[in-house]
Amino acid sequence: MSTAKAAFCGEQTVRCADCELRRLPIFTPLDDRELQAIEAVKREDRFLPTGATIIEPGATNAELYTVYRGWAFRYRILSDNRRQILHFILPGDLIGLQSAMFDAAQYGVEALTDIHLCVLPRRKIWELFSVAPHLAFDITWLGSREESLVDEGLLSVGRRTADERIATLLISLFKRARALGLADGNVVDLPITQQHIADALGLSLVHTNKTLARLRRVGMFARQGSRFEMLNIRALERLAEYIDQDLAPRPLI
Amino acid sequence: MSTAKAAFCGEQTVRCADCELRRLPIFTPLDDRELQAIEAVKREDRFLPTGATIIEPGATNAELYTVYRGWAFRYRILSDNRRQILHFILPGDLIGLQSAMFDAAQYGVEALTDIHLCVLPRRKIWELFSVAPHLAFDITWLGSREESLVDEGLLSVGRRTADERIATLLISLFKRARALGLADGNVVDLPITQQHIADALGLSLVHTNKTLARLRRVGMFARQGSRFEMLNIRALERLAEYIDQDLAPRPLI
DNA sequence: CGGCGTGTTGAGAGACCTCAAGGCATGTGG
DNA sequence: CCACATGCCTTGAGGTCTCTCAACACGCCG
Repeated sequence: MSTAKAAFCGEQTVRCADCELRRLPIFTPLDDRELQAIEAVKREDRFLPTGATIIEPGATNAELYTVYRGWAFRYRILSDNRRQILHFILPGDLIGLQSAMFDAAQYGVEALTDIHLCVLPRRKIWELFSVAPHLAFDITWLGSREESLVDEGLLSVGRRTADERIATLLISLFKRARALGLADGNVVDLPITQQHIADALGLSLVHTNKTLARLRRVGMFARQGSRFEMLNIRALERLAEYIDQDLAPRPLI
Repeated sequence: MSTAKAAFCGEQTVRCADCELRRLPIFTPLDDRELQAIEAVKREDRFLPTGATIIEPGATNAELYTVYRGWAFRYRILSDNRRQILHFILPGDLIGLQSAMFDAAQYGVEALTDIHLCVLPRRKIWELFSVAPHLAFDITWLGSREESLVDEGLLSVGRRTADERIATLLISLFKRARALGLADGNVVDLPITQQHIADALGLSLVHTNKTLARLRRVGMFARQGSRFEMLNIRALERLAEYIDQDLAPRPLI
């Protein structure tokens, strides 16, 4: 697992204080004491290639990670390989909070791109709670935000039409990426296939394809490979009943 | 709101140390110091009648609650009243963690029965994190467990057939209730209508009714009003690919 | 070159939905 | 005590959204 990831972004370890993410306005600033507390807990970095398994379903000793760079997704599967993507994971997001709390992970996490993770060793989480309550609060906050993403997904899959689901997902990913400085105007690189979209929205691959084609024909967006250009954000937001909540500043552990 | 709830279970305030829930084996015991920490934060009790709004969608100052007695559910709605139930809430569950973390609640919570809540005032949550890290950890744990319930719901709605969804929901509610001592052998009282089941599973009322009828005819379960008797738990578990996770001991705040 | 992953499109099938009507129990007011 | 309204459950009929099966195009890569 450490052989295939050779030339990936230099694999440079970054000190928390120098973390580029922290400069983004969506992240709330930490004071020096808090930064020290994090650095004391988080020493190791981990680099994984596209498609790598970050958390294996059923894993019993997964660590807690913060994504420094790259995309991933969390999912559950049934025995006959039906797969449901629970949410997509972007830089600044936590990975593995549930599995850090429980004995075994009920889910899996897989990298969508080459990915750079910061590791918070499982056994140090409790230490963090007792020594740095502010950070503990932030972890809880991030857990709640993740649940909110899953809530939104459940609302989509349970009660929205295929068009509305697609619109909701595109808008949500676009705005999350843009807030991280990953968008260029109305253009984002979404490193996902139609199969991922289908698995996230509870649709079949074929129907996802046809729905995407229809929305594209109507001028909602354009696409070349993984490059998505949002052409009619208003219309997408209306379809999705989108509520801006991803813009709220949030903690970064 | 305090007039209609007259003769409801005497409305006796209970001290945490005397809490009946704590005697159940599924809850991890707390030591005296932790009990004191909770009692210091949680003084108020609240009693609400069936159908009451516990958290209004969009509410900005909701408190954090622990359910002492009664059932509820958490949901999201779209502007045209399509409603998705996110999960059901039983005694020992937390209500309002997300809305305690964020400015506004993205969801609503409604009582399914007369309900007895223990209130953790919103403004004391931070105090709890700084003074009682063990309890802070437990809150995070409970948040993760709630997310796990939503995950399971999303998997159901996204990837399971109607029969499998019904089986999953019935098994899950039955086992959760039984672990709380709310079942009598294979019989539980589920205070929900078919509309609730439909809204939780992303199905229409009519199709929910027909699917329930089919499973009943096949001998999976029997029903009289809200009284459900599980007749073939094995078959239900097989349909649901049920994994026992609700039996793990958990904290009670 | 052939294999593979991804995207596209057509045709037919089926799961699920909407509309509609009626039954049964409970509660309320005359 | 009856009339009536209300909430929940049930069933039938027909429509449609979404699925499965199938085939093909395209680029990439060994």
